[in-house]
Amino acid sequence: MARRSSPRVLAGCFSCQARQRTEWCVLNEDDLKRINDAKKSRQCLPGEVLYHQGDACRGIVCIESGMIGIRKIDADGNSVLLGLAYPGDTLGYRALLMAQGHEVSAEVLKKGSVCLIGEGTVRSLLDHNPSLGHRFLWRAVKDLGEAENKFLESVTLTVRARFAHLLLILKDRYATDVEDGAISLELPLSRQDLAAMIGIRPETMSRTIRQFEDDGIAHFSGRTVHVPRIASLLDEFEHEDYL
Amino acid sequence: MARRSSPRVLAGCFSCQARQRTEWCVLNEDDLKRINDAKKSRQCLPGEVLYHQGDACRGIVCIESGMIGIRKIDADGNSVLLGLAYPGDTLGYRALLMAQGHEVSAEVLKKGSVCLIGEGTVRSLLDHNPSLGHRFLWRAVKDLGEAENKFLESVTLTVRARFAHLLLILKDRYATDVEDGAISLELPLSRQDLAAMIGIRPETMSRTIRQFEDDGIAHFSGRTVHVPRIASLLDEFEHEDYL
DNA sequence: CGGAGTCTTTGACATTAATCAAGCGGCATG
DNA sequence: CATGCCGCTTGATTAATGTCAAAGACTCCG
Repeated sequence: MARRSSPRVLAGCFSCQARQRTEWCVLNEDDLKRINDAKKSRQCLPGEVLYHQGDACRGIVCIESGMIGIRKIDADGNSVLLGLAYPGDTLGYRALLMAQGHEVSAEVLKKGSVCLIGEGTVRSLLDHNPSLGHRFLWRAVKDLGEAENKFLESVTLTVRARFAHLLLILKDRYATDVEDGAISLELPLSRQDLAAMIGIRPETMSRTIRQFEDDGIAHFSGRTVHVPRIASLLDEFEHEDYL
Repeated sequence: MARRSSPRVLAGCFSCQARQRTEWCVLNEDDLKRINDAKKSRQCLPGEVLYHQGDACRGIVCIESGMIGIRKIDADGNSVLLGLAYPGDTLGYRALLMAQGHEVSAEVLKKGSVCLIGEGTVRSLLDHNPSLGHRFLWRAVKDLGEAENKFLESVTLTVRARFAHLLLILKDRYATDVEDGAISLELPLSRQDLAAMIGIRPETMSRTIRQFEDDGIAHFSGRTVHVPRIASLLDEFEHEDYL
């Protein structure tokens, strides 16, 4: 794609804004060049699937911009959104390390661009670059903690509490307007996807939103949410019931 | 502890049966000696807690023999058993890597002995021994996959199906008598702990066991379980409902 | 052997969330 | 403009699981 004619200096990875936040920030210039030469960048649109659960792993994916949803589907077709991935996140490293097929699907939720880096390149970088391995280890350990928390919550908390927690998490990234104890959120997700994130049915999501409206905890208008008192979300999340 | 008077050859880690299955199997003789010198071995009895959720991490734990339960408790006191750990497993590496307190507790379920290895020793080994890091990375990735599966199951499957799956998993380790399609299991867990493993209440566990009895799927007598047809467990697990 | 304490079972009941079914509204397409 | 699809909401109903309470069984210990 006629990249050479680009007026930018040092194309690709060298100028990638997202790289600072990736596992790749530990690479030296030589290694960075190797990745830059090996990577294939491309645009992706909402709905597109980067890889399906069960696919063989042919490399990893770096998100340069946009948003990706990590989805897992069981034998009966039930699907949950395990997480969201943002610029700087690296996907598919698990399948690569385990040398087996992907256990999850990666689906584009917001248009952007991603880079594909082939299996061989990653493996060889990992082999002679211990600190890269450490970064991935750190990342895996963090993801593991979050996954265990989700399991714990799913079996102990009510839907209300889980939804309140989800909003609190999304707040950190999507709060548009913060003042005093009130916030506004511009959610990047449909109701269906919100439901899939806490493992409930769309109908139940709809009713829970209604409850929050009725109780004055939050006001929903399309994908915009206004929360007059953040503390009320915390109450729902923590004080499941206070004796 | 008068170790020098022991008649055994090359004490400790060198002769540890469990080591072959641990992350430490990649160590060379020098590094092994470092661990061996630094470690502290000790006996532990059921009920004892090796570390509590929230404790600072002072090192990692290697299981030489016995069985350890990994437990997580939320603010309301609900507790789930996230997993079981066996000889050869290394615990606490997550808190060490994240440089933060333990997110789970480790509780002795069957008497045995464990070795404690101080934080500094582990860190220094990790720093100059890339393949050790790779082993831990591999391990974290495997645990992550299992944790995500548990979340998915907890929100999509019924208690019956989850319990059937649990029995299928325990089978691999505790099947005592296998013939044709029938098995006997000698479970290492109380009903309470079985319940905690799939995130349900003891009462529900009791009722589910009763259902399995009534349906002829399994017969329970104390901690012994007899399953006349393994296939029936698979049916419960997979064909939640077949249209 | 007795007794305390814990684990387990059972029953009655309350509550939660899934299911089934219908209707509404937007949005893209012919 | 009409049509149809898809996502969202709502209601009625059902099924699953938690809660509370009580009684039985087992174990450990004096």
